Amino acid sequence: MTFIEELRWRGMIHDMTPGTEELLAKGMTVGYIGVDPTSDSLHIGNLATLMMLLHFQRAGHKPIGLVGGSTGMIGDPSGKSDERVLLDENILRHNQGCIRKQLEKFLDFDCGENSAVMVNNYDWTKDFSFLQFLREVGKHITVNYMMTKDSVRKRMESGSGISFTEFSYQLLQGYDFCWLYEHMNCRLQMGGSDQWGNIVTGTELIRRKLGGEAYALTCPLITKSDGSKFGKSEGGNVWLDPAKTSPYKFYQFWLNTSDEDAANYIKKFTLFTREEVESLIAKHQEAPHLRLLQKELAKDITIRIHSEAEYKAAVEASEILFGKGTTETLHHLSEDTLLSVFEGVPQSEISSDVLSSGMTVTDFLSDKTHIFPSKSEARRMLKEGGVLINKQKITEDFPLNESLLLNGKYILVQKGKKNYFLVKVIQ
RNA sequence: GGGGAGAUACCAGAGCGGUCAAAUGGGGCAGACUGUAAAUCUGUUGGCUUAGCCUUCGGAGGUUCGAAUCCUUCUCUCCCCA
Repeated sequence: MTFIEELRWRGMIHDMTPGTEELLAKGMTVGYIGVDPTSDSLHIGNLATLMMLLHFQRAGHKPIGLVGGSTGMIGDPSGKSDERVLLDENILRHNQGCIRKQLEKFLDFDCGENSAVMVNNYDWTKDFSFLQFLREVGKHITVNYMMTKDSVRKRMESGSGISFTEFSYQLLQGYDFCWLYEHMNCRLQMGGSDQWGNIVTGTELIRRKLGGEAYALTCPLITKSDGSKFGKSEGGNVWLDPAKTSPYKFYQFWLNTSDEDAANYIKKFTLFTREEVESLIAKHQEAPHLRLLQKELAKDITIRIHSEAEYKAAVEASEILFGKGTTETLHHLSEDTLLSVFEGVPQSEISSDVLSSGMTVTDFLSDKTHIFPSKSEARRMLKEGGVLINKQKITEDFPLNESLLLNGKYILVQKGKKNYFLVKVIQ
């Protein structure tokens, strides 16, 4: 199966320039995607393009991961209704380092001819003077052409306007493609469908400036069946960095996808073959309550991004939290297990004399541990039966004392079914 | 520059002298149901020492026994004309 065929059945092609398929059929092709170093971690919104690059390499082509060190300093107007905040160089440098490590999880940087390569566009733009830029890049593209881009047009119409800086963004990205074409024989740029305009500026520039032929390939934006934005959970973005989104939460995110989305995501975010995916979907439909699709999806992605061990820990934690976990089982957990299960769960500390002084449950939940922002809210939730201590539903007059302590120093508080808090009692 | 409309809780939006901590919808949170889902139903959504009290309706003053509501003024937003 060729690269394009692979992407096609997975529903990962939104648009491509004519001739792309023929180009790839001729032999090993060099292609790239760009990522924005606006944060020190990638998030699952980047996943689709990363998978595209992974398939690209698996099909025998040579992938380049470009970190947008300089483009990140400008800001891409695509999909943004307002002008962006500029980042300074130190932060960008730091972010690039972190992102590189994450890219290494997807691509093989040491497999001979088609080893993946990382580049940073800052390296070839930092010494590029403004005059040079105007002469070598700006001269080849008309403003008329630039203004027809969706990202630009939307901002022109919105009234908030667009700065010259962001307007120029497409030239900068276009020049990257041009540079890679010239220096690394790169013929193809891939990205999300929102990048189409920017990518095509690149192919245009290559044609006018170098008389060369370059290609574009985009994948559709990942959507959710209920219309809400993909990639956000209650806590905001779902990051690939375990320090920002714990492997447990990461696993849970995928486990909680709807049936419809899971069938879609499993094609896009895992490497299961077509037959495997179809059989999984068929099995899932026979017994939807077992949520086989979600489990396989969560397993595959969690292992790829984190590790087998972290996946197992996430499953174990999930079983304790959602399965048959009772007050009994909690008391039997060792401290290590307890801490690893509740890794990433908000923690707070209180001293042991406060605990033995007979404070009320409301005080405990609000003032002492800040689990609730106000006493009224704590009271309300208690009345509704939404507060659990060590997996046991409690009321406002529940007596707090040392017999509750797990491993002699922890109390597990639950706000509703899914929000856990670990209170550590210190001597 | 001239004329008009408006600013109310997380958002939208009613209320136009006491019965207003403020209708209704959305969103949020929780409960029931369930598959850790969706849909649905229920409760809740300023704070506190909670049968009560305190602080809120753009800001500052004023009228009144009593103001989200009336008056003055300031700030901001929107619309129309030039």
